[in-house]
Amino acid sequence: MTNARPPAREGDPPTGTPLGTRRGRPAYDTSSLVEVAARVFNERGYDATSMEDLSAAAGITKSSFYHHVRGKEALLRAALERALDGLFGILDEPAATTGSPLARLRHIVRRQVEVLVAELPHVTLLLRLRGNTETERWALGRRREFDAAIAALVRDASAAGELRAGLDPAVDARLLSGIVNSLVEWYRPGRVPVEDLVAEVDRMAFEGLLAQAPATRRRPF
Amino acid sequence: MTNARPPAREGDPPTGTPLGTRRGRPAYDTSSLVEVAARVFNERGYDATSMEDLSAAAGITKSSFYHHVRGKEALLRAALERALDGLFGILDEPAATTGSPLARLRHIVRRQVEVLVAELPHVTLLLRLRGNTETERWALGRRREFDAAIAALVRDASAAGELRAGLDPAVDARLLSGIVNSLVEWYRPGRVPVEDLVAEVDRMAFEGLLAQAPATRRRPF
DNA sequence: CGCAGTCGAACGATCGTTCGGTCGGCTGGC
DNA sequence: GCCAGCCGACCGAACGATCGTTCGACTGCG
Repeated sequence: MTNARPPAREGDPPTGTPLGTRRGRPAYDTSSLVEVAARVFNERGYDATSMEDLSAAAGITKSSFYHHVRGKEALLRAALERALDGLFGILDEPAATTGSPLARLRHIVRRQVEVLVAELPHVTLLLRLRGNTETERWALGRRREFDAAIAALVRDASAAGELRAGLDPAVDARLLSGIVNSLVEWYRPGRVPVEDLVAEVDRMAFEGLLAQAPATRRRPF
Repeated sequence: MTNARPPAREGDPPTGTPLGTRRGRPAYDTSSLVEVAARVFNERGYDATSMEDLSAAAGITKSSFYHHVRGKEALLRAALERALDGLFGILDEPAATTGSPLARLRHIVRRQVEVLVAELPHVTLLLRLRGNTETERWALGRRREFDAAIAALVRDASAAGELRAGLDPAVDARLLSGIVNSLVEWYRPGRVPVEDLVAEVDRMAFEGLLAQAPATRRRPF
């Protein structure tokens, strides 16, 4: 567990600008611009997205855009923080820290699907990082911490005999994360209800696709 | 099923340059440069990779590099063709066109893992496309065709009662592809033998993680 | 000598970012 | 209630850097 904050530069405005008493024209707050940026980043890819693209998507010129945001990388960092806060928040939930390893794992997976859907653009950004800048490497490190927590849970559940004996729990953990994370590649809100999505992912991960009914269903969950 | 070739420009050299009788210093053939490019593309991301990066990885200067390759997009296209040829080759195999839908699906999934490992850099590139250029959109279209073939097979197997009754076969197909495709995010040759990887993916996808033994295993496969 | 291979230099384009200045709604003193 | 002036929002133009690509010249085998 390393820093919970990126290598923040001094003078950073608070990410959630309060703007209690504002002057001038109706303006954009920072968080809404982060949302716009995350969307465009995902469409074109971070490196292929120009500040001109972002400002145009926000409806203002490039120079006006710089009046609201520090720069391109700061937008990325804000979006990644939002994704990571959502994911790590799961690990602090009561159901993620009590009960059998399998029950905790199953809760985390299902909640992970919900957070992924709720923060779809931000998590998508997180899962596509390449580590070219310091900010990206920081976020990648945090993401590895999250994956390690899941891998440890899979290992514990496997050691407790709660999982089918497999060749390698580490591989199982990777595949499990792969199922959940692959949602960002196709899921879009509206088509499939979130609760159905959670049920499908849970079933795929823990019961598989085959038709034969298991002898005893552990619990309806 | 649309074109099997990208909107190739005239004068394209054959992708596998024979170079039977070569003159001058020991040189690079095109396919090895494509391999180098695919590797660097995956490390830094396509857009973040400069031609300087590629030529340096090949050990020559940028201008020398242009003596061997047409340009950046041509390198991408060649790598994507290699990935797509490998994947679509699976669909033509006898075991992919005969037998029950489930048997065919299972064969394709297992072979897909093998091709993904054999062509890891090229398939990785394919799975990270954003569709910014015409070449990328062409490759994305071809990839959608492949995914549609798998989705059709999942639907057939589900209709035949070979799969557990689920909420939505289309979602199952997405999740299935998600498991396989997520391999490019972590798998590196050497650690886990390919046959073990195939077995793990097969088990995860069709039987799930849970411990309770199914009443009857259909076949050892 | 021919020519494939290599290279340095430079092209126009676009990148992220900065700067100086305009506009207009809100505020404080009267 | 009024208005001068402040200041946040906005913009056009330009910065140096880097991008993908081209060109002409040099090099050393066959």
